Amino acid sequence: MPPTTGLRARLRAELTTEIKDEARRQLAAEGAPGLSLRAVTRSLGMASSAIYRYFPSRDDLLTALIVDAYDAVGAAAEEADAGVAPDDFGARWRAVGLAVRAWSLANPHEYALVYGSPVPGYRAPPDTVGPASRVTLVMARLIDGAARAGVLDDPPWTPTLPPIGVELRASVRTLVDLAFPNVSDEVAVRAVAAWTQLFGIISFELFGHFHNVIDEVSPVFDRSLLEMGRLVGLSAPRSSSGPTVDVSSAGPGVGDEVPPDGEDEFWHLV
Amino acid sequence: MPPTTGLRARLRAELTTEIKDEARRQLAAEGAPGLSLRAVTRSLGMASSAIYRYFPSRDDLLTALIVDAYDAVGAAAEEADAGVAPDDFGARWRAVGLAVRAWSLANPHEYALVYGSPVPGYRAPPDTVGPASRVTLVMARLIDGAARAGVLDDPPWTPTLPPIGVELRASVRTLVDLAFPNVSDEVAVRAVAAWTQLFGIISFELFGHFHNVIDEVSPVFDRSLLEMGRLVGLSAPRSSSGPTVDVSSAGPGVGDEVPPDGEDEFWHLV
DNA sequence: TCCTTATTGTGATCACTGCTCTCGTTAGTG
DNA sequence: CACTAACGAGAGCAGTGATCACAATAAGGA
Repeated sequence: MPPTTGLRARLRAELTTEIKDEARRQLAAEGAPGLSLRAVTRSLGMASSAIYRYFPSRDDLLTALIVDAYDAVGAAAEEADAGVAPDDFGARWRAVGLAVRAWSLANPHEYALVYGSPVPGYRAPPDTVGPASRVTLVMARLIDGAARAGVLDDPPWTPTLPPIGVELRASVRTLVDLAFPNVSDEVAVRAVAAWTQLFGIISFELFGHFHNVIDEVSPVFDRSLLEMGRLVGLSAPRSSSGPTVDVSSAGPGVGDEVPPDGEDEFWHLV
Repeated sequence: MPPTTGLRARLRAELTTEIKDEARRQLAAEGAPGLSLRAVTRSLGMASSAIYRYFPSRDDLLTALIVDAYDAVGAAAEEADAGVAPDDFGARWRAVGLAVRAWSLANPHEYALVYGSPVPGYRAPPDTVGPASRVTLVMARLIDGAARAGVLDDPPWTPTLPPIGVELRASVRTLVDLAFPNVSDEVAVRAVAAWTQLFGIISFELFGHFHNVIDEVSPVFDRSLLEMGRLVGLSAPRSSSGPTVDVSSAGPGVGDEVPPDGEDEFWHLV
């Protein structure tokens, strides 16, 4: 009995992945603007026009690479999240953040492809939104899970801020309904801030905006991850493991000078 | 004595700005990848080779546009900062943030040029670092100024976080020395977080990552501006000039030809 | 088994790009 | 006035994305 995938379909699938692999190689070497269809076909030993049998245009090839990149970073985030104790929400948040940054540093051009400037006139097909939201959903699920578990601290300093207005409530309505059913509007907007901060600092690092400002980003990233987690109400990780740890090993007493004003209160504002 | 600016130099300066203006027009219409030297010369009625008398390569023209963009957003930030009472640091922070977002929404392609994915292999000339740091310096000066004035609140929840380690202190050393002489390391790293959050949320909005997540970003942006200001110790603005930014000019940009698909966005990624 | 059909690879070709070169022309300077 | 450096124009090169007609071939129905 012949398999449902004939010989032609198998060859087509193989060549498709081969094209994508070669394209990804060129992407990593030259970046998105340097991705040339003709160079891909040249490397694969085929005619320059043959590639259009598999990808109708350059944008379609880029779309495939975008979907793969979203899937890759999403898988990295999910895997990191699954590798930590499920009830240690602070550690999960940190692990996801570190994983996203690690993937981004390892695949800078693919990161730029999905989180950098979009190609003008390029219309994202609907099949990109699924992979695109994987890493977002990981973070949202973990924050909302902490809230449902009742271990999400009340948002600090909230009483010192003006109450949330109707416009803001309307803006985050779909977000709250979709991903944050157990979370207040206040925490939801803070989650957006933490989410965008994460990618903001990664983009700045990758795109060179830290030159002459910060040389070693790892400690700063780890710390702001902690701060952002604290912002949304996540407590510090119980178990911290990772490439740039050292936060729990503050025993030597070197780094633990008293804060400038010697505050010993817990929250002196709330 | 002949004037230092002869007739030839004057014509050269005029044509240079004319080229840049036309290039900026094409940039706003088609984006950076669609910027064509030949199209620019065509619009100006000159030979295609003549433009190389003024800009040795396409990258040099882009560099000029980058410098101008940095200067424009820097000037917008400085102007907004100067338009608020100097001792109302919360209002200054908010004004600067709103101004940066307003400029970005009004000039999306120029924003993408400077804060989006950099051109691979493109090395920023040293004359870009000056304009590039204008908006950063505005924010740093205002935070440090609040600290020097003694009105910067102590960082909230600091005692609940592990103390700052030696690595983190070393990472922000140059930053603290350079821009935050009156601020603790704790606040300095929070300033970095707030800074990157600001551009992270703007990038997400402009690059389409809020689709199906947040429809009206203005209230969320304003709120997270408040949260980030609070994070670094700035108190809420005493005078708030307006609840939301004016986004009337935020639509399809300036040179808004209708895209072939009848879409309402100028670029479509995710 | 045969024959039709759809799919695939190929080379030619088009319009376009950034960029270089040469060749007259002209403004600025001694 | 003469000379040099800057300038504009045109031809040309190598490369690009994309389209086309044409030949070869696998797939599937009669």
